Amino acid sequence: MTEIPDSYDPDSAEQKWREQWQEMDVYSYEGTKPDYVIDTPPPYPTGNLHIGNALGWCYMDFAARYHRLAGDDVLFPQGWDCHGLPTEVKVEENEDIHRTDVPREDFREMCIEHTESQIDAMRDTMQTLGFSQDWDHEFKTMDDGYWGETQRSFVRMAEEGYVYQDEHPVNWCPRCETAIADAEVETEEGVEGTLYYVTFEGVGNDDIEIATTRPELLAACVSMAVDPDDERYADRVGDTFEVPLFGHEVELIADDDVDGDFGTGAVMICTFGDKQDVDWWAEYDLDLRAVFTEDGHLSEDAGDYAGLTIEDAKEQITEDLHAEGYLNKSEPTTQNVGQCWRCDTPIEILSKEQWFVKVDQEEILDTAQEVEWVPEHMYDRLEEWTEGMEWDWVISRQRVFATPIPAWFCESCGHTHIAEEDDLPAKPTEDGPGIDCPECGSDDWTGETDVMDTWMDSSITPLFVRDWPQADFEPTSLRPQGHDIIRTWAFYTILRTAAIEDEIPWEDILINGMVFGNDGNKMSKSRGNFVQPEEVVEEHSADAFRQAMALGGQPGSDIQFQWKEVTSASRFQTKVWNITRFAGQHLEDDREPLTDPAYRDADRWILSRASHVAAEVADHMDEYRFDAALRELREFVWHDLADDYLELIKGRLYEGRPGERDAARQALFTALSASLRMLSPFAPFLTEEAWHALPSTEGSIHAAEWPDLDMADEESEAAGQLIADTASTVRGWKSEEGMALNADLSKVEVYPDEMPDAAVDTYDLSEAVNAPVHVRAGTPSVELVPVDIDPDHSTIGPEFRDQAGEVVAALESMDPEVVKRQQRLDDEIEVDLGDEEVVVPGDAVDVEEQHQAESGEEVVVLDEDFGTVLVYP
RNA sequence: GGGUUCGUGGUCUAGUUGGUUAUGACGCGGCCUUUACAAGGCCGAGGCCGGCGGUUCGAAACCGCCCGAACCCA
Repeated sequence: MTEIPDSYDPDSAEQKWREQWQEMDVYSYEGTKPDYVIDTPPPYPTGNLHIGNALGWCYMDFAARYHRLAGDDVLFPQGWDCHGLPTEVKVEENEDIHRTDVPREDFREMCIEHTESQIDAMRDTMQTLGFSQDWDHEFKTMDDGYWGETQRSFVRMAEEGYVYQDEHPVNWCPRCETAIADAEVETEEGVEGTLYYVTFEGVGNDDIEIATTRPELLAACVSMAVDPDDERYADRVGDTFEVPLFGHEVELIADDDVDGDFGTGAVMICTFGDKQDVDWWAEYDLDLRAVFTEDGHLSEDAGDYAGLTIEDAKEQITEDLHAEGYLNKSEPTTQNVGQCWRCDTPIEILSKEQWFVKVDQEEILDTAQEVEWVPEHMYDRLEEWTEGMEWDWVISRQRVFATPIPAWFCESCGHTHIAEEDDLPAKPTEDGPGIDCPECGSDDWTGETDVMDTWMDSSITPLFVRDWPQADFEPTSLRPQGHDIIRTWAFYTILRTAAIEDEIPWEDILINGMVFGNDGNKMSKSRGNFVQPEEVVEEHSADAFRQAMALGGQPGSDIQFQWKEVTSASRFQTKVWNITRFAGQHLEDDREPLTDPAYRDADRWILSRASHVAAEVADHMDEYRFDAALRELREFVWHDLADDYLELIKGRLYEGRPGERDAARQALFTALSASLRMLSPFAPFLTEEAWHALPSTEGSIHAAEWPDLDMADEESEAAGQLIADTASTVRGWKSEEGMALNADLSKVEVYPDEMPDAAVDTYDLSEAVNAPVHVRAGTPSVELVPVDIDPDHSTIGPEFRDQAGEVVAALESMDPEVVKRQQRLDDEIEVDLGDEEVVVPGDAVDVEEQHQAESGEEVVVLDEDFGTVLVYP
């Protein structure tokens, strides 16, 4: 007998195991080549692991722990995507400096220091929640060892022609003063603006009126356009006009993309107002008039307006247009504006010398199709985004805290030199390339000051965790990812792995949904529906939080955080603990497994059920259906194991002969031990504590194996199910009658609808219901009165096809007594359909009968799904 | 405007290829201290499965339209 504490205290247990797991190496992968590798997405170190992150990490942890149990050598690393603009901004704020106030290296150091503290906070939360990363394989993209590999990937892609440098219009954030990629531009809808109607004077012909929301771009106007089918302008195409205030001349062109319903039907083309302008500019080989500077002012090319901010220029130019008589009218309008996703500043399109990565749509989609998307439809999002890509990926950024682009420019001949792989990691702003210019022999180099987009770092994680390039690349097993970043993270990672290794990055990509507050809205502090994972742990436990995440919905769908799920999980934990405590009272510390236990039907039943459950739960886990897996486990543990099985074997455990008692003990141990192991991915703390409390277990449950039960046995399971159902029926009846559950009864008779093939063993059942139990074939010897007819649609449907409805209706209108008699005597029923008679097989109809006690012995008749139970009080 | 997903008791959720009485949880009402467990057990009420139409002998499921919600994109 083993003493196990009365109650489970999650606070102390979780604290204890958190510490001990750090000492043990159950989560570290030691082999030469792992079987199951998670390409953990490195989060941006915001300092706060919120509940939405936690959902994704729960999924990873379920998968990691399951695969360890299943015998895989699992690599579950944790990385941090450190570089980026928000950190620079934060450090500038904290230190009250501008990044140019201090040397580049010093500023970088400040960023690193800030990032480290942010990481510490998030790592703490991860450990609080019991995530089983292998911390020996932690990586930070700001470490030389990492960003050196980012540079290597850059160098290789440059060699393959994927990376190139060119002048091309790019999205530009005037506040951050850097280029940004399409994915970093967010469209703000319904922004209020003004539509101005402006006259352009004709050069040697009539004037024309255009409509624009951006008069500040007049200086950049290089052409005008109308719809070729627009009759108003049919004979004007090719005419020349003078740009108001600025005086340069532009020509009117015709293009299908002009919306004739907008404004006057005529628009100006500027370099650049939007992407449409870029298209026209390229298509018609127009001039380039760049009037915006990198910091959002007007340039020298804007004449008198040079130096004004974009906003001031708009105001000034409008005023002047009005004063000069060019402005005819203005009206309010709403428009969609592209904004920087980090600072919401409206983006501009500037033509700049930048570094690009070629977007090969076909290659990306071919690769993406080879990845298993869970759920499948998430692939569509990637496809839609990829097919809509218009520009190559601009990867250069004019910032500091990021991976340097390893390139130098020769001051004497202009040659660009990209670093050799052997020279990485390279800091071109500090060191030279170590060679003379291969073109002109000069050693007068200028290092590239541009750095790389952070996605360049985070899109090589599958390569990095696979020890590329030392090891030949093999796809990782799993990438978990939120559906909001498919177009960025998933997209870039697929692009890069395809480009560098011509491979898929991962075999499976599991997309997790968003977590909403319990009012169904996005979590936000202002709505008051915001929940921090730590709060849940404090209130209940990490295990309960994890279960709530698993049960919130099937992976892929958005889930609502529900406190009630956490409550329900806590109750389940209490139940598991109590079962363990009960088992501890009956299991010897030094119990030896029996070689040939004298199992009874109840034992064979629970073992057979456990075998089925282990197989089904494994299937669910393989398919990432964590909700279904945990649901099935709870059902089994709570109802089969606790409610039914434990009750059935109490007789043997307390008063049985040693052989029978020991068989029950063995089956109990087997079923409980299997249950704990299967639950351990979801509730690692509770199951570890219970595992250690349970006699004859060794080591950590997380180093144990998935149950290998080969005890499925349909016959015994049917017999056992009958026993369990009967016990449950009698228990329910006693409760309803207000009787003590251990009250003695004179006799119980069971008449199953389907008699099990094997003889039913009633020993345990008798003990459980406190009465002799007889299982009998046939129908009870109490008076039965047919009262209703219930045709079986699944038999009648296929047999009578389009007549089925008629047959069912006729059957239901028949006298139940007549039907019953025919069924009993002939095993078939003649049904009169009015114009013809058909014969229905006897088993296609259930005649519902009510039991009416005969005079004499008092009997209670309980009708159940599985048969009829007669209770003689 | 385009794409994707989703509408199931008061709330959240399951429902694999169509087939008897639609799953579970939370909440609600009632009863019960029993040799693991009152943080428990047992019982009960509560659903025209968003609406309409179609396919079918039979639809929560399949098809069409409509209404509503969410996300992504333009």
